[in-house]
Amino acid sequence: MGQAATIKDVAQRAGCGVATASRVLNDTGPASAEMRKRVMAAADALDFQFSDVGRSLQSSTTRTIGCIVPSIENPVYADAVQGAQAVFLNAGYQMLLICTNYSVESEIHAVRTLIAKQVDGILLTVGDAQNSEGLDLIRRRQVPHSLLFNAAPAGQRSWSVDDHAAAAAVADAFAENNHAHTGFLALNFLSSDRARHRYEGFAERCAERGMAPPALLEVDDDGLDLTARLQDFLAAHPELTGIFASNDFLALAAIRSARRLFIDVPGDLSIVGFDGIKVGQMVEPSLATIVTTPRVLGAGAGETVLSMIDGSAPPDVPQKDQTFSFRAGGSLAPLTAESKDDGKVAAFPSPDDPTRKTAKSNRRDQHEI
Amino acid sequence: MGQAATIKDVAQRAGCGVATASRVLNDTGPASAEMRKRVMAAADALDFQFSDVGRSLQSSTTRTIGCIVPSIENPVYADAVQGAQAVFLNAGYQMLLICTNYSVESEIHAVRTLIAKQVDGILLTVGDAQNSEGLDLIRRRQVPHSLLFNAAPAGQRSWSVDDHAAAAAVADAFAENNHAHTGFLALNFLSSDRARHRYEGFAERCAERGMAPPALLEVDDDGLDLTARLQDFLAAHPELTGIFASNDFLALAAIRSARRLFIDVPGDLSIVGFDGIKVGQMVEPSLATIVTTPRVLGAGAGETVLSMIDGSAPPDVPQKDQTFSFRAGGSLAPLTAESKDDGKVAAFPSPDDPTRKTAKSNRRDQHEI
DNA sequence: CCTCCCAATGGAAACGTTTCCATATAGTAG
DNA sequence: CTACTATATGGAAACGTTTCCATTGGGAGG
Repeated sequence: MGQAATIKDVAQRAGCGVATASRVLNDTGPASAEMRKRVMAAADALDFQFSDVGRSLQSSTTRTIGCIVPSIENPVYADAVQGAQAVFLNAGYQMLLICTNYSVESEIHAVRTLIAKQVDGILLTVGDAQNSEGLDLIRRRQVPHSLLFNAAPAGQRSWSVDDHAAAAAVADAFAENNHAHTGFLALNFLSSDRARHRYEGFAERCAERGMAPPALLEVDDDGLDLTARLQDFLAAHPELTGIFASNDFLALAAIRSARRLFIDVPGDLSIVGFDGIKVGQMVEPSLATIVTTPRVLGAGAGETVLSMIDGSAPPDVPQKDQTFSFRAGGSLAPLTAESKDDGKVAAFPSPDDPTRKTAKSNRRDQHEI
Repeated sequence: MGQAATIKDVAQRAGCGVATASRVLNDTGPASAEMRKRVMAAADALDFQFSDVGRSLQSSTTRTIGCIVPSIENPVYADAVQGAQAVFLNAGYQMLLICTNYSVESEIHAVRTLIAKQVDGILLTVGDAQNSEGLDLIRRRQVPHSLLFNAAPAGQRSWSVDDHAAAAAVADAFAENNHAHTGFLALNFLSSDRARHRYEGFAERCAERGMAPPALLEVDDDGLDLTARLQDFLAAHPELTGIFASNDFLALAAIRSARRLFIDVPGDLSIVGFDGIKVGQMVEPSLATIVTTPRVLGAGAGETVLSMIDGSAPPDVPQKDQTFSFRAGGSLAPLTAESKDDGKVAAFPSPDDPTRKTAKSNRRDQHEI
C-alpha cells in the first residue's frame, strides 16, 4: 500500500476524532462500547500500528538506549551487550549498538550520534575512562549512563571487573606455583585502560611477592606474527617460566605459538589467560585463567541505566572481589625440578600421556627455580 | 541544564526566524554573512544539536536499521552483525539490535517493535525462512530488508552460506578420507533451518557417495552433558569413524568429550566442524571445518538493505559456491589400515610429538612434522 | 421541571524539524 | 525614475502522537 495508516486514518474510518481513537487504542480515558468496537475494527482493517516517532516527539522520550563497545567480535563484549539487551527488551526499551573498533576518535562521534537520536540512556565502554571526550559530553548533557568494563572514576558507580585485583590474583597463582620470572603479553595496550590496569595489578603483586618485574610484550594482533615475536621475546628473556596474557584468545594464540616453537606448555612455559571464555575449557591443556561474568555485568549496567531513567534505586554493584575468580587449568603447572608428574593443576583428570617430549625442551633445565 | 536547546531557542537568540536558523545550520538556502555568524554563535553558545526525532517525523525517515539475530554469543552472528553495523555507520545509519535467543516467538515481536520504531530497513535471521510470521509482516509492510544466513525463499536474494553445498563438501572430505560411517551432531536442530539444511546436504552427499546414512545425535547444549550423550551414541553406533558437528563449538566440545572417553581424535574418530571460528586453528589437533566469512555476509546484507532504501543497484551476492571453503585440519585423518604418512591434510606442520597413545588408539600411529 | 454531574467526545495545542510560500529589501537594467 | 530580478528573511503548515480543555447529552436528584 501507500504509506502506513496513522491514527488520523483510523479515526476517520471509525468516524470519530483522533482524541477518541487515541483513548481507545491506548485504553486510557472513557469510551463507549460502541465506539471501542468501531475504532478497533478500523485499526484492524487498516493494520494500524502506532508510530513511535510521533510518540517520541510528544513524550520527549524514545525508549531507546545506546550502547557503545569496542567490538562484539570479542565474546566478552558480545556477552555483555547481549545481557544488557535482554534487560532492555524486558523493560520495553530498544538498544542502538555502535562498535568503535577500539578507536577513541569514534567514541565521541558515537556519543554525538546517540545524543542526536535522543536516546534515554547510554551504556558504554571507553578506551580511557579518566580522559574521554565522549564521557565528558554525556556528563555535560546529563544523559543517564553507566560505564561497563571501565574502572569508575572517583565516586562513580561502574560495572566492571576489578582488573587490578584480578591480575594480582594471577600473580599469586604464579607465585604459589613457584614461578618468579614472568612476562605480560598485551594486545591493544594503548587503546585500552583495561589492559593497562591488568599490567599494573600484576606488576605490583609480583613486586610484593618478591618476584621479578614482569617483562612486557606488546603485540598488534594475535595472528601468525605472534610466533616470531614470542620467539624473540623468550630469547631476550630466557629466564621466563610463565606468561600472563591479557586475554584468553591471546593466551591460546601464545600456546599455539609455543607449540610451533617446540616449547611445551606447561612443561617449559606456563600460560595464564584472562576472561574465562568457553573454549578455554575445551582445549588441551585447558587454560588457566581469570573467569569473569560479562553477561552479568552487562545486565547489571543495563539495569543501572534503567534505574537512572525512572529514578528508582539502582541495583547493587557486586563487591569488587566478586567480579572474577581464578580458574586453574592445565596451562599453569608448578615449577619444580621434577615437575613431570607432580601435582599438575588440572581442572579434571586428563587422559593424555604427559610424557610428550619436544625437540629442544631444554629451556626449563637451565632455569630451575 | 534543563532541556536541550531547540532550533527555536537558537533562532530566538540569534534574533531570526526558525526557517533562517534551519537554513544556515543545514547550509541549505541563502543567508547573509551577518546572519550566518549570529546563528552559528547562538548555536554554539547553546550547545545546540538537532533532534533526530523532530527530523524523523518531518522526513518520515529515521536513518535507523533494525537487526534481528538469534544471539551474538555465537561469534558467527557477532561478526556478521558487526560487519553490517560498520556498513550502516559508514552510510550514516544507526542500528537497533534485537537478539531472539533462538525463540521463534520473539521474532514476530521483534519485527513489530522495529516497525513501530519506523526503521528504514531490517536485517534478519529467522528460524525458518519458509514459514516466518515476522518475515510475512515485513513483506506485508513492504519494509526494505535482507535475510542473513537463511536460504532465500524462491526468487529472493539472501546473504547466506550455502549450507547444503557446504555440508556436501564435508561428506566429500569424509569420503576422500575413506570414512563410510559418519554421524551428524546437531544443536538447536528444531529452531534453526540452517542446521537442518546442513544435515540434509550431508546426508544426500553421503548417499551419493555410497556411504551409510549418517546417524543423528541431537543435543541441547554443548556442556558437560555431551560426554555422556556421545558415549551412548558411539556405543549404539560402534561403526562410526567420523562425526560432522553442526558448528565449531560443538565440534570442539565433542573433541573434549572424546578425550575424556579416551577416544583419540583423529586416531579413533575424525571430527569436522562448521563455521571456521578463529580458535579452531589454535587448538591441537586443529579443527577441520567449513570456513565461512560472516563479516562479509553481514556487510553485504547491510549494503543490500541500504540499496533498497535509496533505490540504487544492490551489490552482487557471492556465487553460492564461494560462500564457504573447506579447511583441512588435524581433527580429520584418513581411515586406512596403514595410514602412516599418506596424505594427511594438515593446515600447517605441527611439531607435537605424535606418540601419545590412548586406550584404543590402534590406527594412525604416525603424524609427521 | 430544573439543576447538577458525569460520561463521552472532539478540537486544538504542543513536541522539533523542514520547506513552501509570501514578503521585504536591494541592486540593476531600461 | 520605474520596473524587474535576485537575495534574504520569516510565517506557517505538515509530520503522528498525547493530552488539556470545552462541549454535548443524558440520567439522577431535588
